[in-house]
Amino acid sequence: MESPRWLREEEQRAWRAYIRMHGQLTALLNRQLQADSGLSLADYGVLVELTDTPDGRLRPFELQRELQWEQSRLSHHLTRMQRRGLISREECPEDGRGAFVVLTDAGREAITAAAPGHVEAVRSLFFEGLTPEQVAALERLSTQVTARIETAAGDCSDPA
Amino acid sequence: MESPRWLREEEQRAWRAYIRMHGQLTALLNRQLQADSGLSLADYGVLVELTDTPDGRLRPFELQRELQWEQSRLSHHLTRMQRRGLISREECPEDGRGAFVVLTDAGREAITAAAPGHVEAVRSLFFEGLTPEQVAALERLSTQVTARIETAAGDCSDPA
DNA sequence: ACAACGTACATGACACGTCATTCATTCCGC
DNA sequence: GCGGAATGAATGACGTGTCATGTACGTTGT
Repeated sequence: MESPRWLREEEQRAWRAYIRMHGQLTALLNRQLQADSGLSLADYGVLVELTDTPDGRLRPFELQRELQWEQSRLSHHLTRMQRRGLISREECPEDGRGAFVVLTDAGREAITAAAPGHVEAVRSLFFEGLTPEQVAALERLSTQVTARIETAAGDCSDPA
Repeated sequence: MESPRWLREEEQRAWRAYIRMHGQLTALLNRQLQADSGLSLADYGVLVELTDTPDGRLRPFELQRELQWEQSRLSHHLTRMQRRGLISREECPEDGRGAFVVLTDAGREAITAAAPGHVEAVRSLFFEGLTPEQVAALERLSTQVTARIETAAGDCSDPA
């Protein structure tokens, strides 16, 4: 019970700086998006995935895989987006359990209107302050950590 | 209206990787903390700040400054933590508007019990996958972005 | 002294997330 | 083909976050 292996000084600092940065950043991005277009970051993510498909329709489980959201979060969020007219739900002929999420015209208009401002915000708040090397380093770091996390999570639900 | 200056390919990739990483990471950390100690990351943050003061008491606005939370979020969260017995509120003699947030015994026990597991989770999910150079780079990146963000936010609410 | 303004904090309404549970359907071994 | 496991999805309850607003107290200028 002696030393529970605290973080080293630099790790502490990095961790706190990171948490702080992320909090501020997403808070601002969310506010900008909300104010300019009435969408949340979550809405935006869903709409982007739908827009990226040729016919603007996806099965919920595909959306889930892309967004890495909890199933119930997605379901609830789709319900809310449906209520706002951004998407609609359709039955899935080839799988009786399944469904389709379909981008509505209003949804397409919303993301089309929102995207330039949001991208500009991401750029100006985030990327313009970074060198290309930092951007590359961030991608590497994120990918590494994600891989590590996913094996850890896998081990947990599917042990030897 | 021609090109709304999209992100470059590498920026896109970095951004998506980053968002994904953060989502997974905080989801896991939250679950671990919740499962092992009944605390959320938010609770943990508040309790850490209180523990860091000699007498375990802070004014809400000080907490707010440290955590960089919205005022109402803090207020609501304190109400909930109070209901769970983790903190208590006291009146502030030298400022009739003010209050004190005080760490209770239960609160101190909770964070003491939670800390080793949480730190270990942060280490194993995050830092053990990174080199010291990456940690240093992350701190630099985060600090840069935070500084950029804060000047941007400042300009917005306090223009020339 | 007191009006005007700013600061510290709380609250109500409502959107968002998570967990546990439920339900229907499909898949798979026998 | 049938019983059981797995899969795709929805839902209710409850904790969390945000916005707008309210309220009480302090500060400052005249």
